[in-house]
Amino acid sequence: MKELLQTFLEETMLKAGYMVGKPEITYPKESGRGDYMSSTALSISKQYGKAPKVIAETIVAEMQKALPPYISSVDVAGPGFINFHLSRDYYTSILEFILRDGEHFGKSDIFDNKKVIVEYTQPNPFKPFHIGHLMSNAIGESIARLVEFHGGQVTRANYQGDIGLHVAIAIYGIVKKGGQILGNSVSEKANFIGECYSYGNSIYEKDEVAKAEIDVLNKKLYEKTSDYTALYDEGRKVTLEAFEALYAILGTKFDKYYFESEMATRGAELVREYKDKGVFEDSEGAIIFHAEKHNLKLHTRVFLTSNGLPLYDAKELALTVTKFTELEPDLSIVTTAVEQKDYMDVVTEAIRQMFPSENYAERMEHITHGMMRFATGKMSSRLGNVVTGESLIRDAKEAIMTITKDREFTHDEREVVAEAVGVAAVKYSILRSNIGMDIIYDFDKSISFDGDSGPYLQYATTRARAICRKSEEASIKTHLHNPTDVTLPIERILERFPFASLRAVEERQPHHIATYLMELAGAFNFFYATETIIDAEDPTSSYKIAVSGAVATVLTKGLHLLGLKVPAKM
RNA sequence: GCACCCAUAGUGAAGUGGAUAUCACUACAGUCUUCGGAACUGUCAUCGGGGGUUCGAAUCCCUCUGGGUGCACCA
Repeated sequence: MKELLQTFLEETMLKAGYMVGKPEITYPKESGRGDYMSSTALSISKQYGKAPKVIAETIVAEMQKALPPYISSVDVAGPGFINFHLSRDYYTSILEFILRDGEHFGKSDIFDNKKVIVEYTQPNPFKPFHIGHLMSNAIGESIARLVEFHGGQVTRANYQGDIGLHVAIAIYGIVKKGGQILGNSVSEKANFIGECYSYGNSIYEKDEVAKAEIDVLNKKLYEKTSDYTALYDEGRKVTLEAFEALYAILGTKFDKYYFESEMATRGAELVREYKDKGVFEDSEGAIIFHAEKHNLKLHTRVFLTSNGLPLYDAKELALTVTKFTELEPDLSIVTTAVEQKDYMDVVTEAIRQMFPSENYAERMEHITHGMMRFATGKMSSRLGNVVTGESLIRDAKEAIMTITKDREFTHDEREVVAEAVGVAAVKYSILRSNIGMDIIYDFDKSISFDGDSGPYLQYATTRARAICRKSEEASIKTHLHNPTDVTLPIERILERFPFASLRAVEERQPHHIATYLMELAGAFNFFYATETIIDAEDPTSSYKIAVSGAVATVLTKGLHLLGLKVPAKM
């Protein structure tokens, strides 16, 4: 629509004697001032030495000669804004499209079958799945879905740290606690390993002897010569299984898993190879990269330690090379917390220096997210210690179980609903704001059925769906023959979904979808409360039902893009 | 010390250089009683301070203040 108007405006302006290229067309901030607006007259007034209002009036007069059918009227307002009012038929045609082809409404082909890797979550076996991983998962999954929706071929990748100092610390902790991984279920065992990690970490920090032992163990684990290979294999398996269970609940299915243990040798080789080619240098026994030589904003980093072990940086090099040679992506997106930004920039610079002709660096994109903090200090999991990703999801689910306990569900239904709604509560809290910002997580608000929450959106969706179901029972046919203006505010919002969806994917900002859905759900709920929709006596009832159906479709689609499910009823 | 990021109602957020800064929660005042568990209306912000660019700035530039993060062998 925007393009249509833009072309129309440009052509008219040419006829009126103004040559400015593509004029600006935007949505007005507030409704009631036209459906689209252009401020082009204001921006070109200086160039032509005429008052903006005069220019705008000339353009509008030229337009009036031949208005296209989708425009009902054009006028000049304020200091020279041109406001376009779209025709009733145009909005009805949008509804028609949604009802016929809802799956495709809001799509674009900006990714045009491009291969895109989205790497996210990246938890570390032997350590708990913490809240940061939950954030990365929610954001990465949503971006993957957005890119897919806009035509990309997405590979979901997860890079898990199954080697490194944290593993040595966890194993050391397990050994000190008896050398057995205790627990009856995968989840209990994973929690036990997490506790051993914390325990090991506290020793590592204060006990010099233990620190030395752990460092030796770390080296042996890298070389696969430790005495604890069986323990390592079991611990790795258990934590990975626990992660997998969580991915299933969160609604993520990875196509590709990479492990740090696979990247260690290759990373070290790459660094040595490119040291000979002059990219890396020796320093105090370690091998380092002077990134600031190429870009003053960057800093020097160690890639290989003085005892020959590859650091995260070196492993990241191997991972990048592996991803590019294996999958040949047009774009490789990695999401991590902001803390990783500076060093990822260094790694990217190293890649640029190593492969100047392959364009790897140009195809890499690093998306960072903020931290999650809790609204009040009262937030703690049932276990009484740190809030892990798993405990947060579980607590949300239980809270929803309590809220819905008086509703008519079988126990199994309630489980399914509570899981979908609990996950939505947590994920929505993450995705509702700009991903670069820290988020303040308010547990009570996140699970609330009204307000800016996932459950609210799910609830509005099930309401809209219920309308369609009820109308079938009342045998009222859905058709678009008798439009009514009471649904116009909703239709205007529906019309903007493609815009929100495009903006979200272009900026890699799922919150544009979230904000949009809130607006749509709000307008629908208002309509729902003030109008009787299903009414055999009302000739416009069919139209209202059709609008409800379109709202249900778009809400469902939008929630899907955020990675949220809509339960059949709630 | 250097680098990067952030600052918008009581709270949490949105905002593409454009007209009267939007949404949600809370609070207070009023209206109303549902197709699915309430909804609706009103009140509450000189967009951290100061300069600048522009016809026009929450948005761009500079500066100050206040927060966050990162800077050599963790990831």
